[in-house]
Amino acid sequence: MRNSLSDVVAAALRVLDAQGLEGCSMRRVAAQLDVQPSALYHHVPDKQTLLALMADDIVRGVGESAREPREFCVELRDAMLAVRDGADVVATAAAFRLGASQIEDRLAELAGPDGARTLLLYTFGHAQSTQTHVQAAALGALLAPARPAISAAAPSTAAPDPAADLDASFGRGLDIILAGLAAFAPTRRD
Amino acid sequence: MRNSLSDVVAAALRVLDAQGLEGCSMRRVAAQLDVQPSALYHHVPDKQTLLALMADDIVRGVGESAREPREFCVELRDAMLAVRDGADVVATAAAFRLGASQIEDRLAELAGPDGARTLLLYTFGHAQSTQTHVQAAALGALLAPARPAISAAAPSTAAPDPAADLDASFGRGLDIILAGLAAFAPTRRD
DNA sequence: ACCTGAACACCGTTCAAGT
DNA sequence: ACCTGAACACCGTTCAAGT
Repeated sequence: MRNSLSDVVAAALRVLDAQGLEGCSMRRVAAQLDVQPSALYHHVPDKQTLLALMADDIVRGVGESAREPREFCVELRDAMLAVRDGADVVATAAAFRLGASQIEDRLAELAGPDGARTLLLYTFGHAQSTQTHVQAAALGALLAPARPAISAAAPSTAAPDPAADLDASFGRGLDIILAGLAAFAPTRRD
Repeated sequence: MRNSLSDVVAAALRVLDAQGLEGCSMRRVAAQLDVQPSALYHHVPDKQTLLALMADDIVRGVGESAREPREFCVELRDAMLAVRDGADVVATAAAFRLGASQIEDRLAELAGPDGARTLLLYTFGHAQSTQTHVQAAALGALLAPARPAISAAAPSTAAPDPAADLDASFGRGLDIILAGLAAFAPTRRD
């Protein structure tokens, strides 16, 4: 026995993290395993399926111990942000089975079906745009590597950590949706 | 003068609508214009830019007369759903300039910056998953073309129009977010 | 069961050259 | 300004054949 399905998925996730979604080709995954591209098709019917398995792996265990929707969404976001282009992979795979995914079912127990869908779409979308921006910033830093020594007059307010900004922005959107959910189904106080 | 930039964008949108995003290659757009693939690079630096221009075209004019966020989002969704894979194209292009897009600015006037971002991410995500499902359903209908004559016993409740379901689902999510926005910044009654 | 080798039908992009 | 022709470095997938 040379390679198993989970070897393939693990290799694909390594390639994804190293090269991004665009560079995550079947041929590169095969190379990562020191195997011909055609060998992958023994384990997986096509690339789309492989991407779905990678998405499952990325979100594995998310929200298993979460007791409220907010905690759940933050965990999900962290899991997606932990691997390069993870949000894209998860969101695309999830779109194919919205209404049938495990995470959606789990979140629905905390927030109801409509709440779960709304929170998930928001969380996916925000994570995707976060990763797009982080990526663009990294590229910009590469193209202009020197630190901006000139306009360093304004000391502390001038350098807003973009990651922290995005975290805060995510939290505020979450607050809005959760407030809306509370308005629709006010906390039971039996 | 043979072809202008807008000819290229228009041709690309025709190819998109006919073949979907996956089939919308530079080579096919060129063929649509009866031109060599390399000719496109006289009008556009790369495919990504062409996709951004297509996205601009798809959302052109959306929400210009909208007086409330709900109307705005419904209009935006309709515009994206009007062309095959339109939501994907718009969402991907928008992710690259979240915080700097025209639609976001316009919606921010109605719902504030956080509200606009939350509503947009939700609207993009829901439209994307809607189109994914419509597409999958169309494919399923192709693979099983005969009408289900056997289990036609239950007359009216059994056949829930999936498009109507998705419309309703979108509306409920919108209601949740708008209720949350109202809770955060209650309607001014001067 | 797992893999090789070779092939098929594609991609996006570049570049010199034409008009 | 707009386009051709040819090339480069890739893709995903299939399939017979090997072990």
